[in-house]
Amino acid sequence: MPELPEVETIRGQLDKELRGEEIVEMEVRDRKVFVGEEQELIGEKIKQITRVGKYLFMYFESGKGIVMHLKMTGRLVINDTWYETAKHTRVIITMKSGRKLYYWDTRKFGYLRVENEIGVEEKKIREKLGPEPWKIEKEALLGKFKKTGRTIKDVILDQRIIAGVGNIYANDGLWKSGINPHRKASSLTLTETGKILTSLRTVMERGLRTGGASDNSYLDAYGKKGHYQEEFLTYGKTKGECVKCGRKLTREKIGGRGTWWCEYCQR
DNA sequence: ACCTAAACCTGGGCGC
DNA sequence: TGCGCCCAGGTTTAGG
Repeated sequence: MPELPEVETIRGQLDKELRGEEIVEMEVRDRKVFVGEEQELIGEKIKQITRVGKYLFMYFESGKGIVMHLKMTGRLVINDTWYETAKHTRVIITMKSGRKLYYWDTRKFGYLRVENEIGVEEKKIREKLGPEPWKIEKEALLGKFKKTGRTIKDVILDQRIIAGVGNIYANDGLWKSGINPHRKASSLTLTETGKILTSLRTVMERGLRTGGASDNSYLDAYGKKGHYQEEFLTYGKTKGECVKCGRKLTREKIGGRGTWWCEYCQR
């Protein structure tokens, strides 16, 4: 699933490729994933693509824009003719240069939504979400941890507390920090909170450098796989062993999501 | 107010 | 081979 590193990879590619392009044609194949009137977008010029957490914002010169979320299986791919006839291609945006942007999504959880004032919409979403792991200090994070009775696994996946962390980086980050996912967030010390923060930054930076995790359906805007899945520390390793101590990893659902950890190394 | 669980979807993997 | 079941998990919403 696209988490912050995957979404940021796509953002950079879309921004580079589509900045300055003008939309000449819109094809919506599935209404569920497209909110708005697509004909309004003909003639719009793309100014920039920004990102907040896992949300993408396509800005037009007019002030309008599209807010996009890939959720579980969404892909934004440029110029790959395979998507012309692919079963799950939901939206096709054609540019004046002839380039095409395909929105493909098997499960249709994701969406593209037209906004009249995209800047206002981005601000609204930014205010709803917490800071990204690089934009918060351990003292402030600990303050948030103290206010809740939930497990740490649950809390770091909460976008209102920290934005951009999904299940892959949550599992790997907790392993790296040596913290047991069952711990109550409110029981953590300042030192432990600091460890979680630096671990999350480390695994997400690694995700960014490797182009994201493609163990699922994720592909970048060029249709290429990332490589973080080759370096998973715990995520999805149901029969795997701890990279550090060699003991078998434990698997259990926490907060309704798959969680893998080492009973010995994570206390 | 806080927390949990269901809902949204589809394809893939498994056991039989 | 094929059927039925479970699983994946980001975000919103309903309910306790």
